[in-house]
Amino acid sequence: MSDENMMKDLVSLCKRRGFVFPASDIYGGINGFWDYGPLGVELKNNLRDLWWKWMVLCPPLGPEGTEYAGAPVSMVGLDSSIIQNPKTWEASGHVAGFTDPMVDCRETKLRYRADHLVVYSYLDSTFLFAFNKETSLEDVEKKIHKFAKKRGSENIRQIFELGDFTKVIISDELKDRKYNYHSLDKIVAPDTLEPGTLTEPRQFNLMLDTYPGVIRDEAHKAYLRPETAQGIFLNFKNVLDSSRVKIPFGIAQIGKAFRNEVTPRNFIYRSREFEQMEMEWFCHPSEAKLWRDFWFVERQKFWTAIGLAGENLQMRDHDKDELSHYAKAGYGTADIEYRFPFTAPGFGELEGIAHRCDFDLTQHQKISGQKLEYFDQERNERYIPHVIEPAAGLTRGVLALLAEAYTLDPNRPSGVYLNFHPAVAPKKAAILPLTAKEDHVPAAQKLYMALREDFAVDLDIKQNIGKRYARQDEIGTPYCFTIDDQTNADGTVTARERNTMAQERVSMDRAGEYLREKIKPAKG
RNA sequence: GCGGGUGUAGCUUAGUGGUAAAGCUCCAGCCUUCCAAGCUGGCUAUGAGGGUUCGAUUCCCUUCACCCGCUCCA
Repeated sequence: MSDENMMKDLVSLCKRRGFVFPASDIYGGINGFWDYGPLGVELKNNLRDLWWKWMVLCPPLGPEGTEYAGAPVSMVGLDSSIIQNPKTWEASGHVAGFTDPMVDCRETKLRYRADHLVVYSYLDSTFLFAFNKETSLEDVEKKIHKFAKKRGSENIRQIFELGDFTKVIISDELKDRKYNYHSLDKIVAPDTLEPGTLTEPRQFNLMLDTYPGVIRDEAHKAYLRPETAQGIFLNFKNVLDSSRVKIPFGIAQIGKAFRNEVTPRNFIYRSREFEQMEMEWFCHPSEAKLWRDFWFVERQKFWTAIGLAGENLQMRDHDKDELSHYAKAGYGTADIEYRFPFTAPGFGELEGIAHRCDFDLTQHQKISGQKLEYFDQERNERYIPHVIEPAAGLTRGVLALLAEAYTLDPNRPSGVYLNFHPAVAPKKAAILPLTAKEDHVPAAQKLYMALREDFAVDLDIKQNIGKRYARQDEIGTPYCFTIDDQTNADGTVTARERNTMAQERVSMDRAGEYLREKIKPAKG
């Protein structure tokens, strides 16, 4: 099956079985938003809880061969507000950095950032020429001559730079002159010789905004957080003053984030509302490299342990030119990438491990005026710690788990099953009386009541056993316990394993123990 | 936002300017002592809004959503 078709099938399976629905489906949906159904929320919660366990409840032991080896690293959790004082986002660089006016070319279908374009013209010309700022003067002249030659009559005298695209198009300063907003039809786009192909510049603010309180004006504008990380930086001092942590330590947070994506795409991969699992690791600047490498390895272990093993998982260092504004100076960003069906044969980002340096704390200290330095008693040194940030997409993780689990099997009735690692499977087991007759049902109900105390389990009585196995295969339930005549005789049930369809007899009393053993994530 | 494509039941697909068809799912029942999602029955659809027409799911316009490309990121 092609990857595109596989993705289609996965999306419809998700809807059919209750993993993911289009948000506000009955109104025709809304671009970039998705709802998690009864099974989807179990899957997502499982991934969330496993991350929390790995990072906060049972964090890894410190790196081998260092003073931190042998003891668990220091980690605390946090749940900060989605809406923060808007100064937060000025300090973080999101207000400036996420506001990119864009211009489209109708002719070439290319898109440009308006602030990256500069406009040239020449004496007595009626035409203007937009170029990328990096374009050399030589290339500018070459193109303008080519344009003139094509037009025949144009006589070129003294080419000059008119200014930034945005200024030329919309500034009042130039409004009264012959170049103004209405000159768009006179502008020749960078990659064509045809004038008038550019659209008006459009402002894209990648943050969604809202207005808390009663007054709806600019002064009262606030933003829905575009990342959970800043909430951690805002609480750096609070955590330090309240929880007896000392550097190096981490603060972890899971929560929703919002981005007004230009183009939400690829199911839940890029949506406007999504969930992040982020941890900010605060350390001495001299140990940034050590911890960056440490977390990179630890995070790989996590994804591998819950089932994303093999060649669909890839580790990659960012090239210098794709680094975020905060990561340029440090040891860079490394990605854990997954081969999603829609990126194949390429990969898509699942988690980024970034060295954010002291960018965020420095910024917040500067803008807020609050001291965010740390006094290190052991070193007898005052400094702003450096930050290593493993930032994972929870909802992207859900998609990766779904894609990885999706397995075609023409030899079974369902034709497809979800090969979830038991640790993430939305249902750990189904309890099935072999028949709906009297002597099988009570035992099944008893087992169900016992198991549901500790596990997400299903009790399914209706219809024949083959149908029920097929249904459980399709939602990825790793085990089925079936009650038959022998159960009443010796207290055993059959345990049927999803992938192999093999069965073994297990004492009903041991069913819980059996499950607990099976659903542990692989050792890191 | 731009360009291209798609839109018929919960899902996957037929089909037609004149009563909209099927398989699976789901529900009710039957049959079932381990793969028999086998049997019977039932619910459910032309994305939304306009227009042309005696009559539109079909033709036209607008809009919305999804898919592919540009772009962006967790």
